[in-house]
Amino acid sequence: MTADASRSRRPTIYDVATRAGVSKSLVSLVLTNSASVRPAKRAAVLAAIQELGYRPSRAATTLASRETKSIGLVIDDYRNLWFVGLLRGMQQELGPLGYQVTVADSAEEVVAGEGTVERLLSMHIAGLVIAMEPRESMLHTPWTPTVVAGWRDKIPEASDLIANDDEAGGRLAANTLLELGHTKIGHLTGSGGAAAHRRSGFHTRTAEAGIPLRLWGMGHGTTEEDGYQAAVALLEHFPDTTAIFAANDTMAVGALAAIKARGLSVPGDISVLGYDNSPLAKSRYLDITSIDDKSEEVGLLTAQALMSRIADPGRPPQRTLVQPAIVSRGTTAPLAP
Amino acid sequence: MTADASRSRRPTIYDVATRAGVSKSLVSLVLTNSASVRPAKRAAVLAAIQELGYRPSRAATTLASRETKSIGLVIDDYRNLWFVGLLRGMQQELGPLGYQVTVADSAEEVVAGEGTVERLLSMHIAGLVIAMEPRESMLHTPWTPTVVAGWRDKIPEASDLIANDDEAGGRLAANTLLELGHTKIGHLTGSGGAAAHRRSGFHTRTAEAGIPLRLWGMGHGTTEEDGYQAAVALLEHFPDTTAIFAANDTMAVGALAAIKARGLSVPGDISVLGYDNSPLAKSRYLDITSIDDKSEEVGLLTAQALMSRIADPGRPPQRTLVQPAIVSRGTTAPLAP
DNA sequence: CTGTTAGCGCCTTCAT
DNA sequence: ATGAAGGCGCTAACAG
Repeated sequence: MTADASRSRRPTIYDVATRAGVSKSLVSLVLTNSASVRPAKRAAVLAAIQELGYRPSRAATTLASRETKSIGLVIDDYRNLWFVGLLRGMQQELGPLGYQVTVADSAEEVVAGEGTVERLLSMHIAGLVIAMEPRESMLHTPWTPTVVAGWRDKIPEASDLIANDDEAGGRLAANTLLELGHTKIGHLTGSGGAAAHRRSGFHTRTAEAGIPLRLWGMGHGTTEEDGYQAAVALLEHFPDTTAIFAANDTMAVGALAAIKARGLSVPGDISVLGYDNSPLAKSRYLDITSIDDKSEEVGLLTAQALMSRIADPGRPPQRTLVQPAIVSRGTTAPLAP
Repeated sequence: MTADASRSRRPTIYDVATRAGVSKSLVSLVLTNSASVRPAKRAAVLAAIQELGYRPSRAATTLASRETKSIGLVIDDYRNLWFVGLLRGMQQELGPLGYQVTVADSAEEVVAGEGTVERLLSMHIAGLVIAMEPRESMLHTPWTPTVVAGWRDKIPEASDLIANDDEAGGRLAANTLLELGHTKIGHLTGSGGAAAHRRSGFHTRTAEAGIPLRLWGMGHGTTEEDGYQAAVALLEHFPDTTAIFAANDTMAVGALAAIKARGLSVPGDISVLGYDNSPLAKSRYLDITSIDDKSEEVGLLTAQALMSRIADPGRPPQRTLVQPAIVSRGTTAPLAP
């Protein structure tokens, strides 16, 4: 590298132009991949860029062009791998259009939550995707097209909602267990809009079948530990439970731990059903039967909705639901006779 | 919200000044929390900001102040949760100093890898942390202080390296299994600098003990599936193996699957030892004995090294190693007599 | 293809 | 406490 470290300032477009013996405008044209640049000149500019270790300033570009090709994605916790599928789906759609996605988790901040979205908005992002239960401060984004991914309790005024149909997923879960012959079924739930819909759908279907619901975890979190605690309580009160539906895969793993702790086997004694079809459920070792929330498809549709909203900010809010599916694996089995 | 959506432009500091009936300078003072602003004026400005839905432009701020309070963190895959501890450690140190961390995974890009760091650098980040095996394009960051986290094969010229001592960790792993009485030990490794050092340390110690190493996975990846495949091959060739050390927790889970597939039990028939002490190992259900790579401490030291390098870019490259520790859990046991 | 001329939104003096 | 002026690095729109 010939990066002239003696000049302590980072090089600008002027430095490149001088070095390459061309005008600043030409450098700009090369940077934007303009076709009308002679190969020789282009090569000279590229060489100068290399030699100087030049990087265009995004700040200046943003300011001058009054737009960015980047969209922000806010999640609540990197450990909740649900967002990975969402992200891939979004990128699949946005990549070809030249957009980049910036991920920010709201737990990241010292002043938890406050600031995450502010920071994104201050970067002139072209659009915002909220993939968490929105905080108060995220509810007003008047100048930035916004789409909410996942079913939430409250969403910003003029934003679209794209989610998997958690209510249908809940019914699907109940149906799956019922068809396997289970009638003593427990459900581990938690706080948040998604869990509520899953619970509601599940309850609807079991009620139809005339089965009383054994519900645990209301108002608590949705971590593995929460799942464990809820499952322990459930099995303590109803030792004859033969099937458990957890609000997500992480909680399902907690349930597995509780079942193991009682010396019972899965699926021999108890069937376990998760939700999300996350990497966790797909694990060869865990091999958890799960409701697929189609996160990648949700990501794709989210990106499309965002593009539409960017094109026409005034368009009325849309609500799109993707149908979930069951993925049978090793943690569920027909009720033993 | 009184956000006047009729003006389609996003409001600027001028709009706020006009609305609040003050000068643009005063608004700037309020934004930077200057003390010399009368409460009444300050309130007026704050109100105007609220009413207009104003957000300062980071682009303009960056350009004008010629510095940002943000540092970039490049990882290779969001699913490798190692980075979460690193991130927390960094934030613990950087948060109080007013810095924000922007995470970017290099798999994210359509043109894999190329561009991730470019994008970060173009944002005028104050510093860069590379937490992956660096791509060619990441090796030259002449204008941005850089620190590498984790032991890697090659690192940029003038950058520091902070990592847990993988070599010592490897020895520790061997020691742990030897002390439990195991002598028929297999090791599942993979590509990359970290795995190489773990392997080397492990080998050193087992060789000392006069034990031949049963090594699998050389040149392959380090995913759960890779761990599974390597373990299957290992057990196929050496059915009498009583202990397995995996290069990371994810591979350890793969080993658990292979062991289960053979109808053997853990730790009854075979002990399994992972590395990283990731959320996976900590799982109540998986409960994997693991070498703690002290990722949070590495993050803390990484942040400190970065701050030093920002203060004095010319300082000679440092190399700091953190001592790993063993965390005993349910997948290891003394060799059955 | 080149040079010139304007800003983009904000920070920073320096006066007032 | 306020106004004016200059500049950050780049794009855009022209007139060469």
